[in-house]
Amino acid sequence: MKERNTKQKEYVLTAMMNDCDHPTAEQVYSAVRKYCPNIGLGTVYRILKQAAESGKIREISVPDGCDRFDVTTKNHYHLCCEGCGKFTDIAVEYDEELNERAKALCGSGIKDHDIVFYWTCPECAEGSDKA
Amino acid sequence: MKERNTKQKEYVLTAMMNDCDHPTAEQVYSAVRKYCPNIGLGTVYRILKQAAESGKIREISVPDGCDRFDVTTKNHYHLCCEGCGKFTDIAVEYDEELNERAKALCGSGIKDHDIVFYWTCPECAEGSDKA
DNA sequence: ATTTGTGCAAATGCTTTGCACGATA
DNA sequence: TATCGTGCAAAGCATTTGCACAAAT
Repeated sequence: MKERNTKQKEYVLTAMMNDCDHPTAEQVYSAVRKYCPNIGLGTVYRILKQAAESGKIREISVPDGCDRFDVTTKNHYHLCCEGCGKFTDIAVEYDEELNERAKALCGSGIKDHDIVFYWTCPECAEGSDKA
Repeated sequence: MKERNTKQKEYVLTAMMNDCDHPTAEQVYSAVRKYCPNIGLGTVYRILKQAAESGKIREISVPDGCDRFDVTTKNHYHLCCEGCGKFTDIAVEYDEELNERAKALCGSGIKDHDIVFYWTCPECAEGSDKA
């Protein structure tokens, strides 16, 4: 089974690189349709899934919403608003030592970690003040 | 709107307390059915959702699988196998300083954080050796 | 020419919801 | 008795999949 290069794959991965804002499959689909109007949503899902499995991108699950995808250029952490669910990057530096602490407990199988910080974003904080 | 106490609610929350292994709604449903055979899956979802919103438990989303629920007794981190998706607690101590680092960047809205460590569990590591 | 990828639409699986009935306060 | 919660089944939504056809090697 050798993997083939198709324009659909190129479009989808390019869209991922340019739009760093944790898009959903549906958002990638919309973006790619500008250049490739006949692409199917199923194809977008297939390509994203495959890219996630090979480590090119990462799949992020969020409660009360559909999955999001993120280019894995470097290790970084995320910020999630408890009000609106908005998902963004946060510039807290990657802490390699956490992996060491985990390895000390669970062995060398440990590869990586993600951190999600929870907050109430300014817009939501304002909204709940008024309510 | 006052909230009522029902035996369904009691059974579901008791099951959550006793079974600390991040059950899915379906697993809670099975457990509760032993004591309350006529309970509906929809009811289990309603109770879990409600408890998650009031902060009694936490909802955890995992790629390639249904949501899981976790009693939030104390802050702790998780371990997720990239092979089988199994989700467990890990005893790495909670790092309050990470919240401070995040607050320095994004303000006092930061409340908390989760860490998920990724690994390949021993069973999966063995499996891929043979394959 | 062979084999993998795509588009489409139907299927799947988890979760939510509407409604009539039962339970709680 | 007045509401709220429940059970059931149907609906909803994101995601996956089967299949015939198109594209890549």
